[in-house]
Amino acid sequence: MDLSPIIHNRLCLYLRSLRRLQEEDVHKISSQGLAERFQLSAPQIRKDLAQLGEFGIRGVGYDVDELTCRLSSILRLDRVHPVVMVGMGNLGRALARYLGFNHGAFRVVAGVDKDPDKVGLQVAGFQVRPSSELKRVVQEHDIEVGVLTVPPDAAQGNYNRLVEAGVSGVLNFSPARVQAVPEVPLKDIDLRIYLEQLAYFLPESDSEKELVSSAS
Amino acid sequence: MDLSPIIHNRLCLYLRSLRRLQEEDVHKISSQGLAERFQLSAPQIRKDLAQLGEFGIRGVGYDVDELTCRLSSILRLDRVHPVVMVGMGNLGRALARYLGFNHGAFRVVAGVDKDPDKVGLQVAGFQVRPSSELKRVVQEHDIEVGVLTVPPDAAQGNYNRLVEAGVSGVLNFSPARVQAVPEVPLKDIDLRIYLEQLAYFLPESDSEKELVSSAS
DNA sequence: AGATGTGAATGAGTTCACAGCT
DNA sequence: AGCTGTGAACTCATTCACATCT
Repeated sequence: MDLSPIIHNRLCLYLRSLRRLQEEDVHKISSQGLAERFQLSAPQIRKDLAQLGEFGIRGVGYDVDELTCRLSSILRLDRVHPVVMVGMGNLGRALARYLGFNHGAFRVVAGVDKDPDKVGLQVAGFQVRPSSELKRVVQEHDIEVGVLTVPPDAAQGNYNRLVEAGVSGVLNFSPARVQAVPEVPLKDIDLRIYLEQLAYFLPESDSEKELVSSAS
Repeated sequence: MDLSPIIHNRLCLYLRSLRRLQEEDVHKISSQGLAERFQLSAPQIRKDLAQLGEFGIRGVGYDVDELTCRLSSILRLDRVHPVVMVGMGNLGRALARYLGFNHGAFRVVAGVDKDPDKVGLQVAGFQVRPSSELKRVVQEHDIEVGVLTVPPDAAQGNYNRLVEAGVSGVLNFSPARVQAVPEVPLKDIDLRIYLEQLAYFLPESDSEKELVSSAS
């Protein structure tokens, strides 16, 4: 089975919604109910889910727990994936805390930094190790995912080192283009895009506003 | 003119590519050239750009500087948008630095925090102010955008305060659903989805791997 | 010649309506 | 009766091929 990114994304949304329902002790839900509750499209939910198998009960709806299980499994979110942060600056430290809370599917178990001043710092339950020990760290913890939060010019080198160390996937938060090998998928995240998206909905700029240098 | 999000997104990409070309002192580029250089689709570039006006010169291509200008203007990225960070924890501090570098279109000029220990800290060129002064801060700096990097339960309250203070748009990095008013668009960013997207490409989990608690 | 701008063809994704279970 | 699962209709997006302009 192969999920298009667009469907995959929706399934993640459904899963989150279902988990919210679990917390509220809701055990059965119809596509209609899900749609209204979380502003989704009922026919689309049915189509997406039907594509993966017959999870629903006609006349009743879906079993929240069962569907959560099945989706978790399909999305590979039913097991813990150990994560290492590469680069323990502010962003690295922030994400180490922030990303750990994905219903336990990811656990940031280690972090490395080149800067000796950062080595030894206690962050989100682990101690920062020197970059030189990356490979050992990955092997010690069976780490599957590396998260790059290093300066742009260090991104490629650290991607390579992560590949070498044996991770299966890399998330890159530094705004640098990194060349990836097919065996270790790389996902680039450019946080600037969100501001850019928002900018489009900002009011027309006054002529008195400051111009940006490069646009003149 | 109204841009679909999908096209808007591509235009942002084109703009970034063009800026790279500017740095390399390239002054003319064909849709073909852009496509090859940045792994885009040439007919799509032409279609997207043609929709906005006739920017190209037949037989030659596009003028890099002119196109950069036109796109910057269309995307409202030709003027400085002052930004305030709400919540100066690790994520707030990291983003204050990170988001400032959007070719100058956004400038993080202020930050507030509820915690008295954080007030007064020097971050990315400004001094953290107490949350109670949010409105004054927004007015002092003509701030257009607020970025929420507060704990989930504080998100809604701070969105409301940002609206009250007079910003035109809000970016929410906290994993909480916030109810927005139409006049002040809210963009939710859930960084967890990136890990989830990556998880799907990770190898089938071994049966010996630890299960996540909620998926049992 | 050579590259743009564009209508026409194709393909992907979404919605609809209803047949088929429970 | 009620809700799922699904083929058919529709809408939106992408690609193609070529007429058009420099």
